[in-house]
This record gives sequence, structure tokens and C-alpha cells, in this order.
Amino acid sequence: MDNESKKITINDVARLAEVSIKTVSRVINNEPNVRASTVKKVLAAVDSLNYQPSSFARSLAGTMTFNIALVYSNATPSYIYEVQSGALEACKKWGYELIIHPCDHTRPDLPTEFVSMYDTRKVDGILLTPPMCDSLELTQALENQGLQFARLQPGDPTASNSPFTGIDERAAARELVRHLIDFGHENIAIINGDPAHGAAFLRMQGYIDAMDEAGLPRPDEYVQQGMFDFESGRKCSETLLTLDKPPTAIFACNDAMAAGTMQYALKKGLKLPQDLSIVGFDDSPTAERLWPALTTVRLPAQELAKHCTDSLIAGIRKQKPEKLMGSCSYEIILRDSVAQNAQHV
Amino acid sequence: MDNESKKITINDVARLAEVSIKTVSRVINNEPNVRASTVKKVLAAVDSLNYQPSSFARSLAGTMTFNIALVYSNATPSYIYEVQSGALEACKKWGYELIIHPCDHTRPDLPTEFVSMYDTRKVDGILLTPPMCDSLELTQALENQGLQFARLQPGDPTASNSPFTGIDERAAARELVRHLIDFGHENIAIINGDPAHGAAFLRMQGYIDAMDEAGLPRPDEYVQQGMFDFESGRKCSETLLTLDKPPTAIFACNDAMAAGTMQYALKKGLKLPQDLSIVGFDDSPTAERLWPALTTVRLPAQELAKHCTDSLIAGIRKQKPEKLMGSCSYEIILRDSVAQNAQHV
DNA sequence: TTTCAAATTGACAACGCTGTCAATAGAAAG
DNA sequence: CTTTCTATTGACAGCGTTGTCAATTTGAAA
Repeated sequence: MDNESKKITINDVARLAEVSIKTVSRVINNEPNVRASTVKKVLAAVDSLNYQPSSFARSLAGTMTFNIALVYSNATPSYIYEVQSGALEACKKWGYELIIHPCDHTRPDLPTEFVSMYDTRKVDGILLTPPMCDSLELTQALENQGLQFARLQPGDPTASNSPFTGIDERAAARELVRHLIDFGHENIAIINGDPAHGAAFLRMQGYIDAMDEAGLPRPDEYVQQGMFDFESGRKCSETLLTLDKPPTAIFACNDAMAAGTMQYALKKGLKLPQDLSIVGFDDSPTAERLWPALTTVRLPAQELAKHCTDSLIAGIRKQKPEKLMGSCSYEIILRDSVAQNAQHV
Repeated sequence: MDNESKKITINDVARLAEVSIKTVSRVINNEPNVRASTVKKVLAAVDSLNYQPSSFARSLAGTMTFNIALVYSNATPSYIYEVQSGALEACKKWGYELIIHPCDHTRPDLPTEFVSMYDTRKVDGILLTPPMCDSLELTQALENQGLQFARLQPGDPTASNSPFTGIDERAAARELVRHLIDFGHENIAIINGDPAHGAAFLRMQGYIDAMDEAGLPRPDEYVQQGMFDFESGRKCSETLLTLDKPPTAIFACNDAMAAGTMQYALKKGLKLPQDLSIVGFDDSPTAERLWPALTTVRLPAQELAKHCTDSLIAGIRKQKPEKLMGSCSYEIILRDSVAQNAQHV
């Protein structure tokens, strides 16, 4: 324990290493053109003194803030928690701080708000979560201002050439619906997600892919528009299950809506999964706690966020990211909410 | 829109207001001994220029960092999300930034880790969430170092004279168990939470209060030790429900364990709530999504965190907090997981 | 050996604010 | 109308870095 420890500055390190403070600064920042032997000397001094550069001074004097903003709007707590954990990991690796910035994605002055964070030098870049990563208006505004950002789970990666990370939502949804079909279901409905989310579109496409491949009909009334929340899941399932010819399986585009569906069905007295098979998407904590436990696809949000943040910072520092990738692998989690179609021949 | 806008500094404001930069600084920081008319002039200049002080320069030059750390360990995502939202609100109000700091509460060098955040001037204070708010070793170490902190939901508020906020967990638990008793239950078991959490102790006390008041027996085997997680809820309920004389109602000390209990019971073929009444604690998002929807007590985590953070910052700034209070009100949320005891006379 | 460009290093002035302390203005007292 | 005290204001030196640019050293070519 160091008692009476004054704050260690770059001057102390410079003195101990017998170089100028500028050279210490160069070493700290990995700048080129420093003799290897000098680097060694400085590094030795740094950790002998346990020196930690003052981020305030660095930000004030330099051009970087070493801060990244995580912006989210209208979010699922557990999703944000995972995203944040991943982003934090990447930030730690690079020595960045994560600024948490909840906002409202429907506000028209969002671009201004973000650009201002950048102009006032609060952050060096922004991590855009859904649905903001899908707003062309927003991403283009940011691009025009030369603001660095990365997109988590964008519906259309090519909508911007900023870094992005996601899973192949379309393929995952297709595979999930295919699973239902394999269980003999033919009347499969979908509860779609908030159209502001690109993911909603992709999941719907996956549904279409699987149904069309199997040559199954997709009547209009089997396509319900939800909003990714529990309540909309309930409402949509009510509509579906009171149809003359109700579906025997429902693909809810996320777990929250699947939970709503499940609760409605149970309340109505249906036996699950015998009378109705349900699948969700996300593998949220709730999924395994329901009964029957929900079959869903695991969205590795933490991993995605980590790589996305890593790419963002790498871009800012003009270095290579850990892994060059826009896509992570997903996993279908088989649980108890799907059964063989009883009406099947 | 300001095109070509250079960064506005305190100098610009001083020039416009025709005062020295020091006077602007005084106004910005609400320091005393500035003539009212001067304050007005400066304030006018400030918002005419839309001036935002540089937090870096402020932190570098002054003694405050304007940062608060939110530390958590081993946490429930939705709980942390709520806490964070509340803390963020309070921070915004005071112009502080929230530093998110996940950690491991079992590490022996936690005190050192926190003190170091303070010594290296990363933060001005720390918001301690459960179970860290209950570690005497930790709080005393922080107190000895003169580090400012506040405790969210401490088991024993008097364990430190630092600010704290919570609900009356004991009374809430008592009321909840009372509810079960009112429904004719006599064989009521409890699945206790992680003993590292003071809240677990208080909830248990509430159970004891209610049972003793009603003159009901509390056999040892009706008291199971859980860990606040889903899995432990399952395990404990298995033990309880395979007893010779199983309980007709179970008080799980949080919703996650209640969900585990519910899933086990359902899997076993019990009819809920007819065969078994279950109550939880927290009112987590999962609670309303289960079927039957869970009767529980609403823990206003966001509100608690907001006030706790407010008190923390107020203490740091040596000002009065918005509300002087250690306790918020809770609410019993009646849903569908409790039924009249069928075995009752 | 001499020469010259490139590599390496350092001196010093910002960066935008606060702390200290001295200067000034205003109010109360004589 | 002075004098004294206090409220108000300003000048200036940091805070701990990085950016700029000049100085010095090095290495290879001449």
C-alpha cells in the first residue's frame, strides 16, 4: 500500500526513464519512430511507477476523447444489458470509456443530438442499436458530418459503409420456420416485429423463404403486425387464434411476443404445445422460464456488440479490428414449445 | 444551423458578457458573491452562444471529475437496467456522467479496486448495488479512505452513515405472506435468497413475522436456501414439493426463483394456482409473462436508484438532495398465481 | 572521412478551465 | 466626507497531456 501517494504524472515517468515527457507520450500512444531500447526503458518506468495517464489531460490536449457512446431507444432491458456488456468489453480492451445514452428514436432532431455529442467532443464515435441503425435519415446525417459510428444488427448492411455486426436473421428465421414445418405444421402464422427494425423485415423474409420452399400457403390473415412487445404479442395471437381456421403454429418474431402468445393461448385453455406450437427469437432470459420453455434462436447480442464496438474503435484508431466480420453465427435453441402437428395426416 | 462553428469556450462567453473568464466560471459553478445583474449578463451570453463547458478542462483544472460509478456484480439484467436508468436521470440533473463498472463482488481486492477509481480521479463517488452495499468490509474500507458512496437497498442502513435508499423489504414480505395466509394457506414454505444480500435476510424476517403473527408453524424443511436465480428456484421447489407434506403455497424471495418454482410445478403436472400458490418479489418483466402471471411486490428500482444517486451527488456537492429519504413505497401486485387453499377447512 | 536524409528526441506552446490571491467597488461606520 | 470592512471582480499560474517544429543523432551513401 502506498501511503501519502501523490498522483503520478508523465513527468515522473520521464524523469525515471531519463527521457522527455514527449517521448513518454509517444510510447504511451504507440507512435512510430521511437527506438526500441527507449520504448523498453519507458515501459519499465511506467509500470514501476504504476503510471496511469490522466484521461482528462489527454482529451483536453489531444484530439481524441477516448469515449464511445452507446445509444438506445425503446429497448428491451435484457438486450441492452447484453449489448452493454459486450461494448464494455471492447472498450476496456482499447482503454475507452462507454457513455450510456438513452434516447428517443422518434424525435426528429436525433441527428442533431448525436452530431452535437460529437462536435462538443463528448465522444469519438457512436454505437447505433436497433432501430436507429436502420434509419437512413440518421445514418446519412451522421455520415455527412464525418461522424464515426457502427451499426448493431442493421437490416441492410449496405445502407452505409460504416462497420456493422449481426447474424443472418433471414437464414435463422427460415431455419426456425423450417423446424415447424418438419414437425408437420402447415398452417403457420407469423407475428411480425416493429417495421422500424430492419430485423423485422429480415425475419419475415426468412418466414417467406421457408414457407415458399415448402410450398405452403401464406394467407394474409396469418401475417400479423406486432411491435416486438408482450402486449402486441397477445393481441396478435388473439386475432390469429379466433380465426375460422387458426394456425397450428406461430412464429413470433421475438420472445416477448412469443410470451404474449403463450399467455393468451394458455388463458384461452389451449394445451401447449399439443394444441399450438410457438417459436420466438432472441433467446431472452424469459424464454427458458416459460412453460413450456420456448424454442427460439439465440441472438449472441453480447458477442455482436463486442465485435461491433471493436470495429468501431479500430476504425477510429485507424487500426485493424480483432476480427473482420459483419456476421456472427446464431443457434437454434430447441426447447419444449413445439410439438408434432396433431391435425397432420 | 451553425456552419463552420468553432468550439465555443469560456473566453467567448466572457468577451460577450464583458466580464473576466473567472466570473463566467463562477456563474457556471453557482459560486456565491456574484452580483445578480452580472449573473444575468453571463447567463444571457451563455445561452446566446449555446456554451457548453468542456468537462475535460473542468476535471483537469478542478477537483471534481463529474463522474459517478455504478458498480454491480452478479446482477439480473432487468434490475441493472432499471437501476441504471434511474441513476442516469439523477446524473443528468446534476450534469454528471455515469461510469458503468461491472465487477466481481467475491474478489478480495474489491476495496482496492474501488479506492483506486477514486484516487486516480476517475470518479467522485460510487453507487453500491446489492450485494456490495451489504459488505461491511467493503463499506468500511471505502469510508476509511474518505470515498463517497451511496447504498442501494442495503440490508442494514445503519451499517454505515452513507446515504442509502430502499423499500421496507421486511414489511413488504410480511404483507405478501399475509396475503397467502388470507387465502387460507397454512403450510407456507419460503425459498430464501442469496445470504450475501441483506435483502434476503429482511424478506425472510418478513416471512417469519407473518407466520408467527398468524400462529402458523415454520418447520425447518419449509425453509429452503436459494441463490436468487432460476435454477436454484427449481431445485428448492423440487425439494419442497417432494416432501411428505408439501406446502400449499411458496414464497420465493424473488421472481426468478418463483419462475423456477412455477416451471418445476407445471412440469410435475400440478395445476396452478389451484394445487400450489406461488408469490415472488421484484416484479421483474418476467413476472407478468408467466402463466399464471405472478403475484409479487413491485420494487421501484429505477426510482430508488434515482434518489440514491441524487443523494450521493448532493452529498458530494454538499447540497441538499431532492428528497431526503431512505425509503420508497412498494406495492403488492396481485396477479393470478395465488388461489384459495383447497385443503382448507 | 564527409555528407545528407531519415530517424529520433526534446522544447515549448497550447488545450479550456479552476484555484489563489490581489485589486477594486460598494456599503456601513465614524 | 473619510475610514474600514466586505462583497465583487480580475490576473495569472497551473492542471497533465498532445501537437508542432526545431534540434540532435544515426546510418548509409558518397
